[in-house]
Amino acid sequence: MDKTYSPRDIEERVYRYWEENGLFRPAADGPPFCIVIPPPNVTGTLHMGHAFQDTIMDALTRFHRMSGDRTLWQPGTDHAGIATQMVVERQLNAESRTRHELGRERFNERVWRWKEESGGTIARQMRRLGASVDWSRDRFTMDPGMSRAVQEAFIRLHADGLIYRGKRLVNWDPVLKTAVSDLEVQSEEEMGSLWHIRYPFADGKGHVTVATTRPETMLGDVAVAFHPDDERYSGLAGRKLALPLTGREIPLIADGFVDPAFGTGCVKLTPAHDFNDYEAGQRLKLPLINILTADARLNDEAPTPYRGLDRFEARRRIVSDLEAAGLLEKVEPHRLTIPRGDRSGAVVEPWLTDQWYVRIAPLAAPAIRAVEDGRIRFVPENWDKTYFEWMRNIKDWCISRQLWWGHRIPAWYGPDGSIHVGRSEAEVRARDGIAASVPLTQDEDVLDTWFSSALWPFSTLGWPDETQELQTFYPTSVLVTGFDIIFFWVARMIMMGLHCTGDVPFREVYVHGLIRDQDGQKMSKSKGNVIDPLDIVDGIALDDLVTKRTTGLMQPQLAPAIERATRKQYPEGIAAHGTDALRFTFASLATLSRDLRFDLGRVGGYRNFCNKLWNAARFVLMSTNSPLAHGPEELSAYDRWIRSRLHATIAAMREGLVQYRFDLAAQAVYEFTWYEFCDWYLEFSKTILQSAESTDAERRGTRRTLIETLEILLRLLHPLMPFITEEIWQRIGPRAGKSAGSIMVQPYPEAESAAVEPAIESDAKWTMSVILAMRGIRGEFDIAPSFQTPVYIENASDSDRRRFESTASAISRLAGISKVMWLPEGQKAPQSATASIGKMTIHVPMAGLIDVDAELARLGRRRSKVEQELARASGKLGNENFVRNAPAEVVAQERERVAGFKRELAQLAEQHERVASLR
RNA sequence: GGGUGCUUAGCUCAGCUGGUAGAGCGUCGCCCUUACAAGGCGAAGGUCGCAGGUUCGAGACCUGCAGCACCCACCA
Repeated sequence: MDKTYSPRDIEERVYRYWEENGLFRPAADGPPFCIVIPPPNVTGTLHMGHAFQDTIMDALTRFHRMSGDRTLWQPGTDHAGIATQMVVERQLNAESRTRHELGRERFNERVWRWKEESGGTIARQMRRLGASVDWSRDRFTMDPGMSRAVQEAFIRLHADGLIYRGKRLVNWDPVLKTAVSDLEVQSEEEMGSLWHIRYPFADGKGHVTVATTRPETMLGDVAVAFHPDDERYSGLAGRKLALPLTGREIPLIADGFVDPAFGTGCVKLTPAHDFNDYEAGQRLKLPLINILTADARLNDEAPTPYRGLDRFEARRRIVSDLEAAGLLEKVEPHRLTIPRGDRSGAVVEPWLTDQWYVRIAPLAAPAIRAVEDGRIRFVPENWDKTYFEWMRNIKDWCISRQLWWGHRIPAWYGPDGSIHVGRSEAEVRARDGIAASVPLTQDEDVLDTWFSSALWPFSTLGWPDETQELQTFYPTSVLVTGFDIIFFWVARMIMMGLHCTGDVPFREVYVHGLIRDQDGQKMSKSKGNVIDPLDIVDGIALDDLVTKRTTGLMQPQLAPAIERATRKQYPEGIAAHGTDALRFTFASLATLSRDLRFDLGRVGGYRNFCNKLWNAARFVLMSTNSPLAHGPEELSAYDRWIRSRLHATIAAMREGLVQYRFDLAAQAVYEFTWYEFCDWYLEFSKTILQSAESTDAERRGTRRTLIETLEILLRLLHPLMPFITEEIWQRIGPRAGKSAGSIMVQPYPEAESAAVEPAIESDAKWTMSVILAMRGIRGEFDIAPSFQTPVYIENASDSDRRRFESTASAISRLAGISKVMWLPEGQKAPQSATASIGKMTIHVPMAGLIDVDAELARLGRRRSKVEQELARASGKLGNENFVRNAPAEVVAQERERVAGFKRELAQLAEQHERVASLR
């Protein structure tokens, strides 16, 4: 093995080996385990969120595959309707063309071409992360099979009366010129104005004043309303107002929905441009006057001077015209929530159009039940509250989009306006008896991307056909996703899954947090804080990173600030850390928290961890290199100790994986590897392997333990760090008697409770505390590591002696002891620095070594610490209630502690006196 | 207006059904000791947001308050 761990030399080669050997396909015949990937945008690139999520899914997949389950991680990508269409339109704009010049067919060809060009990127990136997805089953939401599933689902839902077409107000994005669903509207508080406008009575006598945030929509007003109990307006109901700028007469009405406390207590009603007013208008049977075009300009319903004006320009003109006419009473600053399209950022208009809807209540009810009765479990549990909250107030889902890129809606219209839903024009003609002479036109619209995403867990497995895969892997085992798409995706999959297949799409939903930057900020291009996960893997020079962050900005003026911040934060660029270190970081980050701060420093720490493991493996290989004749083996206390610790770690690791506590799993295995295996066991093993006194049987026992422990550890770590474990295992596995092959398909370690030996562990703990005490003294007095010191031991019990003698060579070596002298009772040691382990006291003679003042200071520090502990513990015991009520073992333990503290205080006092006398 | 989280060492976070406050990074000493300087050894650092309550015992449970974050919602 190379002296230095170098991930770049390992990772791509190892992945190729796995893929070429078909190791990602479901193979074992245990119980099925399946995860479907949340499909990323086909033309997108991998970001930190993906990398995090993929790490978790891959860890679960590898864990289950090694456990012998029939394991499938189903990959695929999403056509991402609006997002992808926008990208290609932007490309066209750069060529000074529009999609309308190309026409629908050629535009879609162009999108497909773009998909072919850029579609492989994310798959390549996933390979670099080590994702063990079954690439042979790769799916794309617009594949023929997927499209068939979408069409079939639409037709069935329609047949079941759960899809309908309706004309009503929708959220209209006037930039993208399409309807969007409620979820795609982001409402943000912004500063605006409240205009107070006078509406004169038609008879010219007086006026009422209306307060509005949207003066331009007054052109579509059909009434003004006040609350029936509002005395300011009593008796005015039924009178006519002359709508300013139009002269149109509208009624003044009284209605309970008005809040008299807001504004003037008078509200204008514009049913065609406001959701509230629409509802009121329906109830009061008021007419609808639409004054806007698809791109939010004023249409011909508006008086001539305003026609064709953009809505915001129209607002300015109308306000100034009102002012000129003396009808503008005042303008107040006002905070209000502005709805914007999440893709375009444009202010969304409520606009009257024909759209397709999913009747959602009948789908929501069983979906709520599935979570209530535990057929689907959220992890962490409390996300179900969020789910219920939304599902119980859910509204019909607008699924049609006025786009070109997506699944065309399978509906045809006859000249009489009749609607025919079916698989093809031929089918609907035949079914509905439409003569060839009657022209049919297919609906121009496409479906919301999330409609196809909602079918993903079963469409990828072959639905509507009853395929082998569907039977085996559906319902899938677990969905791994972020909480940001619980409504968009998770809820809709549950509803569609239950309706289309009769069963839940997955049994568990693991909801992870969102990766943010080190300051807790969301990572985004415009903030300039994005890190490409592969730049952490491979490293990137500062200039390249700056270029990456500052090109293609929507707001180029941000570039200098981004450059400055980047240069400040990464003066050296980003070093290469390797995939395994990044993955381990993600695992350790996967707490139950909602916001996960990504700190590059941690990746460095885990790269060091990889290096540690690498070097430990080198040591094990070197130590077991030379041939040793076969023969009996004898396990030392250390061998049994590390084995005991290993099996406790296996249990903790498995527990972490099963509970989705990847952070705890990572921590357990990290601590075992570094602190127990490397820091202690490898050092212990040297005392056996390198001591002339060891027998061959002991050497064989230790060598076996070294190999076996490392081999099991590699398997244990493999789900989190697949590359380095494979690379090392290829060398260690055979030595442990494993036949060749990949670590990927070796069994996952199981904890054997018999291997855990508390007595051995407590012996080892004693040994280590002796060594630690010695090191403490040596560290305190700067005793050179090369200097071996004699020690005197006072008050040793039989068990102390037994323990000491059985580990003497290790203690001597690791604590730097040249000679041990057991003091008979009553005999005092020379002046020395001391440390106590239980009743026993270790003396390190001070002659020439130890500074008197420093030792006194050290004793003083220790004394105050012990005094504090003693005060607390004896306070407890002084409390009768504690003694009476606490469990006996807790009380006994407390008594023992008090005795220990008292003993130590006495030892410290004595020691203090003796050292002080040296002055 | 409803809802959900969060507040523990300088920073980022663990702390399971209440029983001696932990880790990583950072900081400070001493060491190139043949697995590893991407390392070893040692050390410093916390009235667990605040105030009550339950309990023999609270970082954990209950109530209130404060601060922060997020989600949902039609107040013109």
